[in-house]
Amino acid sequence: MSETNPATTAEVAAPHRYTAAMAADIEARWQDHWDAEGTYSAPNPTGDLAGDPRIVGRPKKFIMDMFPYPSGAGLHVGHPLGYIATDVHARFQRMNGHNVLHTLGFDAFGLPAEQYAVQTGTHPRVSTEANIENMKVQLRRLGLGHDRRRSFATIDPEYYKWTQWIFLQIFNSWYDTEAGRARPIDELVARFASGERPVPGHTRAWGELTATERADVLGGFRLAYASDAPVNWCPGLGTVLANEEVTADGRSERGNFPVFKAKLRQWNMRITAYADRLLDDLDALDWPEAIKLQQRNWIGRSEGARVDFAVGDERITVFTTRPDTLFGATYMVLAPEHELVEKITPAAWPEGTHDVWTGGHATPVDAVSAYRAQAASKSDVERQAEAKDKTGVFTGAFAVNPANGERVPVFIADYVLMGYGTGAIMAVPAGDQRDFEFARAFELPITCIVEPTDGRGTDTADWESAFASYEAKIINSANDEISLDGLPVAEAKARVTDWLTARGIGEGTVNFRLRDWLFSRQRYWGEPFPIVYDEDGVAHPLPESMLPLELPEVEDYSPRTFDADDADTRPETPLSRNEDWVNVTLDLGDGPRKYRRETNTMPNWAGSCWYELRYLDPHNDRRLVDPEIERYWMGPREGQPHGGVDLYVGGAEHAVLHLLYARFWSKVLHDLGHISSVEPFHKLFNQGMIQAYVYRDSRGIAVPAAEVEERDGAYYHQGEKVSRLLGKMGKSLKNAVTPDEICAEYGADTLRLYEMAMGPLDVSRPWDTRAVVGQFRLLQRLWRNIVDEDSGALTVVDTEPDEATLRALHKAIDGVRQDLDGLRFNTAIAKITELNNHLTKAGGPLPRTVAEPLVLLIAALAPHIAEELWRRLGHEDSVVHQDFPVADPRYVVDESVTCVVQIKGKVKARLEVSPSISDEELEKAALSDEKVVAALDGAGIRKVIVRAPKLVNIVT
RNA sequence: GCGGCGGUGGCGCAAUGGCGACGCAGCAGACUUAGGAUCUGUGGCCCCUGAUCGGGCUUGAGGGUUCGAAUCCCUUCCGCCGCACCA
Repeated sequence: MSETNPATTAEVAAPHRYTAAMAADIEARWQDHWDAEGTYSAPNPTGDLAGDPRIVGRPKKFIMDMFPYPSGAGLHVGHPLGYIATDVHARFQRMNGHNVLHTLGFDAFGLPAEQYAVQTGTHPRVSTEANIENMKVQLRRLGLGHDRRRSFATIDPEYYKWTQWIFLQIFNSWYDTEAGRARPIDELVARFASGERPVPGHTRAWGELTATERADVLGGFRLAYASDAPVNWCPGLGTVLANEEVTADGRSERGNFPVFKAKLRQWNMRITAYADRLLDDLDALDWPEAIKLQQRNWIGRSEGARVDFAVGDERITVFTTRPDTLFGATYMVLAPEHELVEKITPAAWPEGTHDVWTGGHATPVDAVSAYRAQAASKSDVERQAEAKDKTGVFTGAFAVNPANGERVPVFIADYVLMGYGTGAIMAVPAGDQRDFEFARAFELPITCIVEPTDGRGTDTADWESAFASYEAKIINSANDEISLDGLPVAEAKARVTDWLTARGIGEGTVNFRLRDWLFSRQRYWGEPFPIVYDEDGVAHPLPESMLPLELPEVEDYSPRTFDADDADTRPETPLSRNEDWVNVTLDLGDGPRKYRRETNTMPNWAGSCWYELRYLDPHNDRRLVDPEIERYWMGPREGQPHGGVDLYVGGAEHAVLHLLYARFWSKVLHDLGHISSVEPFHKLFNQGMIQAYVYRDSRGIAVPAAEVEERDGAYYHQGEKVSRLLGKMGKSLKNAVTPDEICAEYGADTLRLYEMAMGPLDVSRPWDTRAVVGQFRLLQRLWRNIVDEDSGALTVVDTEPDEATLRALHKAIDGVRQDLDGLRFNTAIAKITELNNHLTKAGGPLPRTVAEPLVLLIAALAPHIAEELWRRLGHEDSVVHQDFPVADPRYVVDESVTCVVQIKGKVKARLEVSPSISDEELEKAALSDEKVVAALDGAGIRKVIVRAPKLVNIVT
């Protein structure tokens, strides 16, 4: 693999052949030239990057990749797939008269960098910056046309100054549900102060509240707020995590450690305020349906009703999507952590309490605390694993079903989750499978309130499962005021909701699965919060003048991790070890006072939530981004009502993390008037993965893929037979192929072509190093069609091309243009190959009027060789800014078309005919063709179908 | 379990109702001291033939619509990706 391929080394016989050595020379030369000339600089309408009036008046395209995380392992050939694709598309758009913004930064805060630093004993800043430098070298070798002036890393203080600034904007705002948008918190304070709006939770006026009380009230409104709600605590990582970072089976997405629920004071972002808008605005986005669907599922909007059940003097509010089944609610369930549990649990079991309800405990208090303790010690993994067996315990309390006045027992059970709805349900065992299972386990009554349509009877004693149907009719559901009997589900829902509303014991409501975003982490390597606490514990934002709040240089930056299974542990923030940094005296406008700094750091998503905006105006130290610049590149316009990046390419794994968070921040910044765009990314495209074969020996251990030999369809490593499976590419599987080695063997242009030719961009496919040579041959033939391999002289001539060549050329232009526009790079390359093969076969020197458009056709895909040939063809200007060729429609349609003559659908003959031939003429020509006559052999013709000019089908 | 996407030569794939694109591998030849370079040709399977010519079958499987289906419809199998005690 690493041996030099003689195919690509210089040949004595042809000193000017396109070889790896020549490619390396050409590529290095033009990369230097582009950097020196600023070829890929995209001018802004104003500011320090303004300039080049030739370009600035053009329509714009903002074409972006999901920026990379600079890992220590470096790149393998899978990483740059998306970067090459956006680069080709960006170059194509540039050749179509657009001012194209295309650059790449680095997402460099976060766990892996920290872990790498701990392992290697280097400071994360040192190792991360070294990794970035290494990655920059690897990427530059690929000839990506990035505007380097706009690149940055999220760890640069000049960048995270603005990440912190945005945090403060979010902290200092609240969501005005009437206006449906965020507003500065000062406006809310003014309303409280004037009495226009009552202060929730207090009877005293705003002016009479203490600073702590005011802070608590405002904390209930701020879009960034600290709260004590249960969070996902991951002892194995030593940090808390967002819901989005916990897998379905209750483990950390990174590291795969168990996650426990723990009550900890943590920072949150009130993303739930935006649930509706995050859902609705998806419609106008040009995103893959699969990703939209995932976001919709994650937001999880469901319509239903809230219903109050009385329990003594208390009220339990439940959320249900099936208020129509209210009459069938025969018991209730609270989540174990529900705050009403203590209040309603009596001292003793009611008379005649069923043994299975008590869990064998002497009192309800014992039973409840035992069950709660057991639930808390269980990780979500265990809870999931035991999902089939319904567990729970009776609280000893009864509620009243408001529909039929019946006393129904109240249970706690872990199949009801505190984090969804109100953390309490009315249980309708006849209509819900979970409730049915619980009812059977605890011998609870099951009242049939929906008429079964599947043949079963209405006696639920015979049932083996719940009957959950939206098609059936309601029965057994009437009281003195209302009857749902005979109604279909939808109507019954509406009627019962009206009744509940009129009685003041419920209302129609919309519930979301989405929960607020847990925003603090117990790590060193992240943005510090620009927050300090006074001696009363009240949080104060730092003024903008104190930003950036830089990470302190510390000796010990390692996270405090714990036994992964120990739920009783609690996190410790690395920054808290640094007393000098934590305890400060600051003047926040009321004289110098003592404060303690917040010691949590932001999650690694923070930096990627808004980076597209900073590309626009990367050096602005007075504003996040200049409004005029933002409007030019990102503003709403025809077909893009919410504005946003024109094309955003990246992996599908960010469907609900980065993409949801970034949308949220974008909307807040828009609401507060900082940006004109409402959505960050108008068009999203998910590239597939480059897979690689993994070879394992008999013990299942991966062996180096490069050392495996194939014999008769089997695979061998050092004589031992090994198995082959398709998997990911990576160091641990010993199958990584680096772009560096492919560049060394063939050059960057070949690598770019191969990655684009492998298949459609959105499909995953296996890497095959052997096949790369095919694209190298294309470039060799292209080169040979224009340059003499022996003398190095240009071979193009000034004669006119023949008709067939003109048609081949213009058909290719037409097809390649459409394919590059539609991101179908694989078929674009096939069409260029086809044209080049035609020219090779035709032989003879190439007319200049063919050679030049040929070079322009491939310029976006293989920019170095195109730039070199363009220069050799005598042009001083870079090929980068040439116009993409336009097909002449006269030559796109063939002068003669091959018409297929079928007999009973089988092709029997081909005729060369004019594209404008009439049906009659074509039929006559077909029927008189000698092959057709022979094939018919006198058989009677029943019918002739003519589709001029392409087809005649004769039915006998 | 629910939802989404997809099955085409040895391999990656092209073709959205009408000719199996393009590339790799393979085979044959040319140039060569040599070939893993380069160039030319070939290009799935079966039948017929001494060889041509010719004929038939092929897009996971089965059925349907149509003059004609990889493409549209129904049934079914397999693979990948989401979601999953969400009330």
